[in-house]
Amino acid sequence: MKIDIDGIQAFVLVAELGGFHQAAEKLHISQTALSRRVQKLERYLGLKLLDRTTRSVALTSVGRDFFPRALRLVDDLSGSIARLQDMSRASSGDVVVACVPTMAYQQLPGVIRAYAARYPANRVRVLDRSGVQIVDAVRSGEAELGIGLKLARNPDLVEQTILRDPFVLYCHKDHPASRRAALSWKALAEFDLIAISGTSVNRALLDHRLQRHGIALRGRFEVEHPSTAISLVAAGVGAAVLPAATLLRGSFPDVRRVTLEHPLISRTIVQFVKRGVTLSPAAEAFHALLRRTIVSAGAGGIDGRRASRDLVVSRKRPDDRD
Amino acid sequence: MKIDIDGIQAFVLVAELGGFHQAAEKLHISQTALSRRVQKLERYLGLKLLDRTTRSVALTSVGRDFFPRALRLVDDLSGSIARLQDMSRASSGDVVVACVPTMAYQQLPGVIRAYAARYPANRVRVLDRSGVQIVDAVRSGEAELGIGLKLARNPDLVEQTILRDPFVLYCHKDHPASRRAALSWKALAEFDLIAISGTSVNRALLDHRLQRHGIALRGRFEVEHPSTAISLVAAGVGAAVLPAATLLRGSFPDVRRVTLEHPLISRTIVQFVKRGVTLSPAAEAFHALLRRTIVSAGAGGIDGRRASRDLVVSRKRPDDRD
DNA sequence: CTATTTTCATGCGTCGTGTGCATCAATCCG
DNA sequence: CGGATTGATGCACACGACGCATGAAAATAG
Repeated sequence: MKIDIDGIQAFVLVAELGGFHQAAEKLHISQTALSRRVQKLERYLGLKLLDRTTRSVALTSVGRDFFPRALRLVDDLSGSIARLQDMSRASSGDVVVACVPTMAYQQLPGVIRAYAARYPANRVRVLDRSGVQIVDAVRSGEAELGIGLKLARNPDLVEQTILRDPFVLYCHKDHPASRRAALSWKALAEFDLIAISGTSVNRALLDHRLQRHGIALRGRFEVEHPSTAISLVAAGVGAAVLPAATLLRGSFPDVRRVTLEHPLISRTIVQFVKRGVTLSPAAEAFHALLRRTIVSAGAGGIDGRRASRDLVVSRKRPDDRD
Repeated sequence: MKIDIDGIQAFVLVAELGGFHQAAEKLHISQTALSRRVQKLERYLGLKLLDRTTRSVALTSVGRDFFPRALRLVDDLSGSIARLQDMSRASSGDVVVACVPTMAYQQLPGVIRAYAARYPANRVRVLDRSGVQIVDAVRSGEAELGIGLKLARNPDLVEQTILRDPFVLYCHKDHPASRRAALSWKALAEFDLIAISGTSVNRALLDHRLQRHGIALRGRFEVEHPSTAISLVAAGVGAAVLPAATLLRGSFPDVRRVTLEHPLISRTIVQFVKRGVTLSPAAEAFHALLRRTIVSAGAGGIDGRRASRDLVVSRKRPDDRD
């Protein structure tokens, strides 16, 4: 019932090299051992595969029949094995990351660029979805890594903070607030604010936090997507309270960022994986890279690289479903 | 450098059955051993293939990747092995037999019929060639078995007599010789004989043997092929000296066979194989069957069965290149 | 909420099997 | 005819795989 792959490999090598000695050398075993391997295989099969005179070796008709198949088997096998070992050694393979759109469009491209530079053979697939869908994707195994807002305690996920993204005020450089280094939330009352509509998770989070401090934001304008809000800000319509990471440095020269304090409110971006699952080497490498990259970039977010800027301006439907 | 097929099989089974216990049972080993096999494979690959909680087993992403390939490998392997074992157990496989035309058309069909009945799955290929080509075919391995005239001592072939085919006189039932049970060669002088042309190996053999007894055959008519000679005999033209096996019993009702003696001269048909080579089980079975069949049929040859008769009358170019 | 059962991992002693060394038998070559 | 090469065999040994007993963790039952 037991398959003798050593015997088959031995047979193949002897047949290929036309002798036990050469084959034994190639396998780094003694001729004795090799001889017995073939004997064992033949005994097991009940067939003679090789006709051996004391001087030379020749395939029997059965052996001739078996040889090509045996060769393919051995090759397939060692090929697959080699590929797997390589996968482990070089952290190669494919990665699927589920990510909220904001991050996917603004922070992630830089990380992916670094990852691609380091692991040129690896492919990365990004699922840009909304928060719950990301969790589902990770839970189901569709994605190995998830990136999104810090969630309610989730026992079957293991999360790790990669970014604390403070809510700030974005305003035009001519806006009165632009001269201030920081503002308190209360002070916002005097400005016309552009608000994100209540369906946004960001907005919900913000309201919830502010509520604990007895503060309620009132928007004069309301839009659905942060990028729309930014556009309005750039046009001088008003100021907008948004996560800092919404705007990549440099993309809107006329827009200024003003810190909002008392209290400092941040949304926390985390990466998470399913508890108990082992990441593929490729995903593991991505995970590590993401952690290091974001941490070193600090809470202000990564600088917008050209790649990410391009992505941002070409966005078809920028939204904040996270 | 060593491939761990047991580990792969273990992995496949655990993944298929979703647990170590079930898999261990199926492999008839303890759960302990199975557990260690998978561990060893993983250590060897440097990868985790299975995420095992103490309660259940799940594939890692790498494992999911590897599983289909592993499955195919194991299946291919055990499939090939099984086929080979079957080949040995059931003497299955293909046979190539090189055979002189006379035998191929007259004696062999019966043997093949018996062989086909006994080994329904096996295919038989007959190379009907002349004497030297048969030897070459066996030498080169193109055919495993050769059937032909006994040859000059051939050190690299092993031969075995399967038929002694005496030269006899074939004559029409109205021919004066037909009433005799036997004739001496000398007595032939008084008859008009149909001779086979000198290029025939049979004729050469015959002349050579007769020469030692100071006898020379003189033909009034000369043809090239035995079957033509038979036709002439049937037409009452004359009598012909031919190997007994040339005519299958019953195919020419009006033709009689008369034994020729003083001396009895036979050609010897042998089957031979290359020295030192191991026959495939299929060929081995054919070899054994051929020996038993012919021996039991005796020197007179096998009765013509319908199959062989049909073959004979439909022959496009009956000759005696043997 | 504890007890039981199930499931996978681990420590340990044992046995099997594959291995190498030395040697033999047969063939090739000078 | 003798040395060299090639594959097979006898023998002793050691590594490794195995099973048993046990442990840890988690699902299930009462």
